[in-house]
Amino acid sequence: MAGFRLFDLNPEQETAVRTTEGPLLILAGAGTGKTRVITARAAFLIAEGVAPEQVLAVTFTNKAANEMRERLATLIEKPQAKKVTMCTFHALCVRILRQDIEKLGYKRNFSIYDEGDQMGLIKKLITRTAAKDEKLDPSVAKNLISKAKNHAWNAPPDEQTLLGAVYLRYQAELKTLNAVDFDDLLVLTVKLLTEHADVRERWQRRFGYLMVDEFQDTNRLQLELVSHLADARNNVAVVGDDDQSIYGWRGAEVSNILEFEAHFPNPVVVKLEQNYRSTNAILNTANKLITNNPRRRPKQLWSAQGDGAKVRIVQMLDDRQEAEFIANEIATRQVTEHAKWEDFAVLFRMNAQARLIETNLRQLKIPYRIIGGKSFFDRREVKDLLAYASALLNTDDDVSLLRIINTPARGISPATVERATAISARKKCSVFAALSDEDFRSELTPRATASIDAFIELLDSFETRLNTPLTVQNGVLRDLIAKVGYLEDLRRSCKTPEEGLQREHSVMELMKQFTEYEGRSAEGLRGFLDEMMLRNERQDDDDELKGDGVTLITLHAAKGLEYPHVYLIGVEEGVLPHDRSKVEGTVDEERRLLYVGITRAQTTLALTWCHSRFKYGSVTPCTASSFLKELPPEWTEHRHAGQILNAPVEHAASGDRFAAMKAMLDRL
DNA sequence: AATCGTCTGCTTTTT
DNA sequence: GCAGACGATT
Repeated sequence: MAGFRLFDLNPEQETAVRTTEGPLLILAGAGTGKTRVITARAAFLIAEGVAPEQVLAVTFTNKAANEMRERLATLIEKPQAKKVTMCTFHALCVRILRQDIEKLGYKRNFSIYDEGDQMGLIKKLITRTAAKDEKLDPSVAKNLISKAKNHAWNAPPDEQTLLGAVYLRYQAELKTLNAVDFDDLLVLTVKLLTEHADVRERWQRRFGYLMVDEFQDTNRLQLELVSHLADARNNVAVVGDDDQSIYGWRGAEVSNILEFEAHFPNPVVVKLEQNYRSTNAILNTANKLITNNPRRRPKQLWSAQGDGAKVRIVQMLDDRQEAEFIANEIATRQVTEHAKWEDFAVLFRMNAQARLIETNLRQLKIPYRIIGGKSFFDRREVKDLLAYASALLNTDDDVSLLRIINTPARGISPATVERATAISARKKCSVFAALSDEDFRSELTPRATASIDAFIELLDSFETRLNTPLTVQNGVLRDLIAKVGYLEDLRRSCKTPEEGLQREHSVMELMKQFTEYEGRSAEGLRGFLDEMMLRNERQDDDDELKGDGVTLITLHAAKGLEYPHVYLIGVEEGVLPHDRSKVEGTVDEERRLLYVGITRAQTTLALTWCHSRFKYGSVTPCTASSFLKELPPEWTEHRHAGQILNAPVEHAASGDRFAAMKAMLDRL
């Protein structure tokens, strides 16, 4: 094992790292150093003589993949680390499909549709298919289509129903658009590997050692994909925690991890239970809660860091008091405990709960940042530019074409567009091809014809430039933006100058990222677009909002993160567990959600609940969450917010209050 | 083509 | 209570 030491690993972690052959299940509880184990294991494999190209680590998010890559680079030499594949499931699928998708009847320049594109297409199909009196919610249709794909339901639903018809047409339409949605990336890759032994064997040879992160979140297709890739040597190591499975509603199958032995016989099973994050008061609270879940692999987190303070369960009059209490306390503790703002996090079940907290923090001039909300890639201007790129690279991509055909306005009216799509449907050609069609053009006014010609000319010229070898492609995109006057149009369409600046900034940001991309890759606009389409991540990593502040975050988004001081709010029946979980039979998953929330805390934790809450525009009475009864009395303490807010002034406390008040005044 | 008004319906959101 | 969607109106 030359050149590599098993730095500071505990015995279980070391076993996980040293077990290199055959199936391996690493049950990694919250805060037990799972990323460290994965990266150390990759490093160990390479130190043992495995070629770095042979190692594949699959994650769910780009963030996780990047983090691992960076960590690995600190363990082994950079050129070696670079050869290891660390990517998301979806990115891996794109790589596989870009090579061999032709075997499935798609073209290699296929476009990737995100949820917005998908919705647009489904809406179009519904209006095209529905009779006058029929109605179908597009998001219902979208969810069903996704579910069907993930369950590999080959038999389509009743074709007679509108839903069935839309379902069938959707798939056919995507294929003629030469496009795939996120689900297709997995479906088609699995199909390719199933039906084409040569391709399968090639990828099996390529990756001799597989690792899968967050295995509790894999769905059926992802499991199938892993099985296919692992088939030959079965060197598959998965890391996960069934207790943190909170994405069942998105198709994740906890059974993948619960029944791992059925999928990969005779694995070595390693349990990581030593937690490096929290106090034992916090861990024992979490441990006790989760034992109420019936289907799980028993685990007991423990820490060498001592008991710590008891977990506080604080009851409030209402959500107003809850927000006030939290803002006040954070302001005080920042001073008295010499804490930084970013040491505090407020966790909640629903985004709507953030609003009141936000207001109260703002009143006290406490800096904060909200994680979640709208994605960078959901912004209109970003979508527009990516649609331009996609339309240039894949002329069959009608969805992107239609998005930009009159953006900025260039005299192509909805009526004209409607005619073009009708022609394309009748002649079974792309909308772009329809634009040059004689039958179509004969229906137009001279004016409209001129606009159409200018548009065709525009796309043709830029397409030619893109296909010219050795061009700097981001220059092409830049010229395109200038040529169509995109920025001017963007500014004009904004209500406020602020908004205009914000949107312009997004465009600049996108271009900046493209420039960076061209610096590190030779894949050009195609590669850049792929990467962009597979990055739905929130904008918290761009430089502007990086700074400090109290974090406001949903329980889902908080998974994997940690904070010294956590406030988990709205622990009420109906909120957590959410009302809907009862009818859906997913209360266990809600319990895991609370478990995830509790285990985010490093040193202190407060759970709060209100006797009444403003909900959907009216005050509704609330009761404490039934989960609170499941917590261990010896590690928790119950309080009323009123007691704490109006606590009798003690000497120390009054000093604290005074200091906090002064600090606040200083911020003003 | 754009803007205004009213209706609805409402968790969570890795790609 | 509020956002987002859709339809009517200028």
